[in-house]
Amino acid sequence: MSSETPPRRILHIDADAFYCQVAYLTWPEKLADVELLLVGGHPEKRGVVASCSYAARKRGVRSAMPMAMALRICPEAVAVPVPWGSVRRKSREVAAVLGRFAERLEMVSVDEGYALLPESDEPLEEVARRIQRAVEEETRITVSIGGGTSKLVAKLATSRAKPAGLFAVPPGAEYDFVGTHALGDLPYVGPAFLRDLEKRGVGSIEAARRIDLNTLTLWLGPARARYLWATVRAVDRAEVSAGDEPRKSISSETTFERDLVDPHALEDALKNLVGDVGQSLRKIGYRARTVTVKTRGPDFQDRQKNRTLPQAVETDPVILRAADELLRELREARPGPVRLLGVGLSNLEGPGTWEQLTFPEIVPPLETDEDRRARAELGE
DNA sequence: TCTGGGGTCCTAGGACCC
DNA sequence: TCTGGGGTCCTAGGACCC
Repeated sequence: MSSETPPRRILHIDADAFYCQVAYLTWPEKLADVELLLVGGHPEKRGVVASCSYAARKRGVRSAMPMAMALRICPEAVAVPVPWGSVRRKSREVAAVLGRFAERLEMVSVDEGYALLPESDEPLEEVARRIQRAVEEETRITVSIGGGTSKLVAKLATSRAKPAGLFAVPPGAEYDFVGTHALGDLPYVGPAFLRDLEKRGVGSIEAARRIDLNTLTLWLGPARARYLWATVRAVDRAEVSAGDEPRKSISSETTFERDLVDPHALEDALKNLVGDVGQSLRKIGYRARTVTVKTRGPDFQDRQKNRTLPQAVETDPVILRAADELLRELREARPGPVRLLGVGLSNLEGPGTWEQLTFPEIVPPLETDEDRRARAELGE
């Protein structure tokens, strides 16, 4: 067998406390001597921590923790909002550097991505080190890098590398490397998944390896079973994608400073949300067939209703008509205070796919070309 | 302490069709 | 007369990721 393909060379690159680093770069004077830094929402507006400095982590602050709680733990900490503009700019700068080294680059969020490297004799650690230096010199952002023959192994390696470190798993060592982790360290194995496994006596990767695929399928359903069976064995054939996947949904939601009951206030909020999603939809040149409205009560119970329209639409008034109806139905089923309101669009159709799906001579159109040309946004 | 916002994917039941 | 099975679409809810 001379044609055996060489092992893939994949890096997982993850910026350390990215929003924090960007905040320091954005407000250098203000934050010069600040060690305890919290970046996120306003504590009095029910905000949460998006990122915090390592000093704050040592004190017990975690991301997604309510900002009010973080400030109680660290009263002397400085809290700043997420500098979204700088975050996006820095993210593009980092990606541009990574792109020079990668055969393919898949950014999975603003601060994290996978790079498929071209074939080479250079050890993976050395490429990773060169990338790390280049990123820091050119963008002032420090990243941690994990390397291996799959995305799974590269990602797990990154957590061994943090902060600002490198960790590469050599080909052939994947099975043992994965075996050194806890089940909950595996991607997509969250609290609910862990509970399901633990109640069946599976509390470790070692234990999970002893359960055959059929049993796992009965326990967990086909998707999670296949995923777990493969992952505990370090089997991951997922490709580093070029990142040109089409969008599947667009949504906007808002948590109110104080819970709302007033129907007019809710109606205003709904209009704003429809304006947001409508604008995003048109910006990418898509149309949507399904409209979803979601509410969250003070008890944190989410309710949603959605409706699929006969045609894909793009104008605010048409979206709003559906959203209004859905909100009314949600309120009838469950009156009372609303903590969060959200609007989502799905069943998206890209340019060129909608003409053949509509039959204006049979089904009356929900929007006319005049509506679309007028852009028919709210408030006009 | 009191819990954000933007996504993707999966499951399950029911309707409907063949 | 009583009973199939498969496929697709829609809807609601939930898990998980960053």
